[in-house]
Amino acid sequence: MLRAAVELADAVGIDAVSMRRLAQELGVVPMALYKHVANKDQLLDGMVDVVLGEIEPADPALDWQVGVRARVLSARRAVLRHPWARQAIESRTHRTPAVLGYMDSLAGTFRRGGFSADLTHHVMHALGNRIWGFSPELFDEPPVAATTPPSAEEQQALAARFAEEYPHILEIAVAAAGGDLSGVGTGCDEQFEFEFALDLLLDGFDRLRVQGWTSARGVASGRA
Amino acid sequence: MLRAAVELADAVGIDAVSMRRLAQELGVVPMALYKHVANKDQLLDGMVDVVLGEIEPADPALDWQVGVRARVLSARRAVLRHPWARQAIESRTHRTPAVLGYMDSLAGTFRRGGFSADLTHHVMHALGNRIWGFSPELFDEPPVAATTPPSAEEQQALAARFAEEYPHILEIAVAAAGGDLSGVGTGCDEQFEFEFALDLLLDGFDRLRVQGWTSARGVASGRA
DNA sequence: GTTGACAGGTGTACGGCGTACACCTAGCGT
DNA sequence: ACGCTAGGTGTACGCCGTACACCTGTCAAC
Repeated sequence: MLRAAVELADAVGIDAVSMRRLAQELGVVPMALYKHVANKDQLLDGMVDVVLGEIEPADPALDWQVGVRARVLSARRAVLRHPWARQAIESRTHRTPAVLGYMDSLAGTFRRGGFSADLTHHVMHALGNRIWGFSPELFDEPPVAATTPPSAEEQQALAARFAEEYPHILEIAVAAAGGDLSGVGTGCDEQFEFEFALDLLLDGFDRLRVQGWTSARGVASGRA
Repeated sequence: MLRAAVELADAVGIDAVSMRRLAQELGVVPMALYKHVANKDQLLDGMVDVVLGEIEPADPALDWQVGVRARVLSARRAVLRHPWARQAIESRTHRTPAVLGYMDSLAGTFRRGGFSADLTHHVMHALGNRIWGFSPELFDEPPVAATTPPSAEEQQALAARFAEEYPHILEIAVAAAGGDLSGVGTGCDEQFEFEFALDLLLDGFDRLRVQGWTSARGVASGRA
């Protein structure tokens, strides 16, 4: 069913993907879809996960910089294969397992490359903007120790599972909270992250300017 | 009316802004709105322009880096003031005068700072992602010499008007086409732009890594 | 002072949307 | 033989954007 939805979106665009239209495509009555997804939002989440699943896995043998580059470009390729994906990803606020998994593995690449958890945190933010646009809250803390209602034991189990599944994200979150575990879940300082990435770019711009950088335009078809 | 729409969106979110709801808010029948905008898309365009209008004007006395930084942060503030604005901006593909004006003035700041038209082009792309997310086509060439139908004279007049209004954008477009004016309108090499910005970031990351960068977290409340 | 254009508000209607709710049916473990 | 359950059905409600025909007040030109 998700496959059908993705194909339909590829064919007619995301706006034309309605529960009714998708049902028709599947030769089924609209309400039948609700036996598989709770609502349309969940359908979109699923579709996004399909696209994210197309991102090639990390190659741990690669140097961190090459590895990250390859990973991000692979993500870009996946998104470009489905023109509707960018908009869909940006409209989602949920952190599905696919999103968390991708983030965690990317964070792992940085860590193995010698980045501190702290620095990893910030560069992930800076990169986040590049990978899926302007989604500050994307990195906000998942409910590892935030919500109160569920029983303390369930809570523990959930946290443990999270720690096992996404060790790097947890590590980063802890680092971001300054080692103060109780503060985990308060979210990031978005303004800091924004300026961090902005200044990184501006400094890069300046370096290119002083060295008289110019694109290879004109000779051959450009770009190496 | 645009003011009312913006206020409504601020109050109840962009999804709840419907022609009907907005009309009700204005004490008017839904169809009355269509005397002022052609359709809902145009309403959203107008709302985005209102937000863009809140961006503070450039201060030409500032150093380019300080100036760009101030401008981008001002844009961010405007967008943050209207939580719906990010999504709305990203969903628009039109280049309204407000967007073009902002881009042109930003490009001018780079040019005055000693950037070549070529480099300005690329850094604008790199920054574009930061300002309003992942909108590759935002910088695609406006129809300065692209569409065929309108009479050659009208065409000329339009191009002249564009050149006067947005000189820097034009300059950049020409530079991007490699001085070959006939090629203007073919759009940018998005893959190149993407990798350009990505590598700029990765290089910046590496520099921070080797110098053992760490956020000021822990002392005081962080961030200067 | 009449007239006619025009800006802008009105009312009705259509087709599409997401989805709540009640119902049906086939297959299967007991 | 029986009840559970996964999954498909049909109807209905209240939203949405907007096409189309109509009305009303204002004001310039005659």
